[in-house]
Amino acid sequence: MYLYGAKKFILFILNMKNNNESTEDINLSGFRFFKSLSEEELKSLNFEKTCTAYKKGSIIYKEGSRLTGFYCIIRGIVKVYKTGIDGKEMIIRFAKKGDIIAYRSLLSQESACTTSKIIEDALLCHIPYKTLLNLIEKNPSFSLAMLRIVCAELKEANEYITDIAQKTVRERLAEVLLLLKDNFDVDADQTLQISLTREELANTVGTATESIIRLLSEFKQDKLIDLQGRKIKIINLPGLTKVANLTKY
Amino acid sequence: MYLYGAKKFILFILNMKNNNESTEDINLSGFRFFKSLSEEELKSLNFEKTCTAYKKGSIIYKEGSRLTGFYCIIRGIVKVYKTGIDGKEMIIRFAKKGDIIAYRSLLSQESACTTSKIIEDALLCHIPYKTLLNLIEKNPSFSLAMLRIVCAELKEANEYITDIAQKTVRERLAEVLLLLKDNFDVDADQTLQISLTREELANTVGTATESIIRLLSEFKQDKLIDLQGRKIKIINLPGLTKVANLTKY
DNA sequence: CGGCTGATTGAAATGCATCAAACAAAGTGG
DNA sequence: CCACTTTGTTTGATGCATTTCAATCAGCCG
Repeated sequence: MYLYGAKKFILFILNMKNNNESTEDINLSGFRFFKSLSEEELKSLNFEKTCTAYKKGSIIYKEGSRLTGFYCIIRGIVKVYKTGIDGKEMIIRFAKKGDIIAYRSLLSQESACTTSKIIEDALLCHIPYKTLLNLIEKNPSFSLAMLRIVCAELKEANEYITDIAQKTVRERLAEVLLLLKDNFDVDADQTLQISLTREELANTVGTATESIIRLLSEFKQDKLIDLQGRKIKIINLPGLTKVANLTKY
Repeated sequence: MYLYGAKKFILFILNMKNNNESTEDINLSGFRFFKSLSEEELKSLNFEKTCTAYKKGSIIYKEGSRLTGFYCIIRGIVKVYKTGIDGKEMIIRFAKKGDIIAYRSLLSQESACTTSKIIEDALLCHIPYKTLLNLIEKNPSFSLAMLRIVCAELKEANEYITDIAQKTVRERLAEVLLLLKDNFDVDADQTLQISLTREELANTVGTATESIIRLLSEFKQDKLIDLQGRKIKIINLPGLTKVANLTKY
């Protein structure tokens, strides 16, 4: 009994370490977000940043919390979501290697209006607000690049508003699967590598978990996808694209 | 017969003038978007801009068109919308005095992904892309202000995604009415001054025109609002707020 | 093993869209 | 100035997609 408690305690400590200790010395120069920076700017950026490894399930920041900087994702996947009516979450985006998160509320100098949670073990760099402001102040190319990133995200948000307002859940699910395929790795046989619970999928599409389950098995019956637990394999891309009823592409 | 035709022709010409000719010499220094500009920057901005009066119904730019600059609204109201499935429009935002439009696609250097149409006679200033780039290049405070504006819009978009995915049409209609009340003038007796067709309201809420009509008359029966044609008067603000089921405020 | 979370299926309830028809208002043309 | 077309509004009836509730089952972990 005593030993058991000790083991738990040690695991707890190890977990703390995994979650919070700075690890690996990452050089941010290779990341697209910082490509307009000078040698000198990169040097001080690399000095001012802090890298942290996070385990799946860890929360990076919560809705309502005050942010001290933004994060650049070195590896892993993060879900960013808002908490709506009676705690139901709405997933706004999935962020992966090279993406930055938390910058929106930071720039607006408001409390975070989303929560970010690790869904695949990740390494994140924290960059202080001051560093960001300094870059905007000194480097117009960086400002422009930053503006373009925010604009790109705004465009996607506007498109998603249109989709969610006008499309059926069926169409939206097909679309989300295609988006996941385009934005995350697929292995040789077109199996999506990102692993989401049905509930997470539902919270991305904006529907009930049961609806996702039913629609996924319909898609399977229609030979559009194959299912192995959480792994989804796209076996009829044109068919799925047709179901998604895309306006563009 | 001849005279009548001539009269029509003259009206046509007058209309053309109203739609397209530069009018009034506006000074942009009073507009919040430009408040971080120096005297000198303002002077050249005022020189490079072009002001144009538009009549209700005029289209400023269309989805897919190439933009040469962005617009600052001096007066009037503009609706910005995307065209979705089989031509159904989804209104993304209403822009009014002091707001800027078309900047998103411009900064991303893409074709416009929305259409903008005048819904209340307006005066707009066109500011060339080059002028914008120059300001971003030379004035970091302006860049930061611009970033904050885009971020604010992104925040609203994310909130709307959550709403539209999780709330009922009834709740969303109430919310939209409250938003219109907060963002546009109301006269002394709480009548919304902005005049929208039922269809436009439907395209804002993301639902069918008939649903809006039914819900509006339910709201009227419930003594939340009063209707006089297109004029909507809010007579029970707390009640309407409750129906909207807001998470914040 | 027992408890927990996630997945699945069924049945019932419902919110909303769609279709159809009638009406009102406003602009057009002779 | 009156008939006519068009556009916007309204109401009713019907159908369906989706939600909700309930129950069961599978997998996982301590």
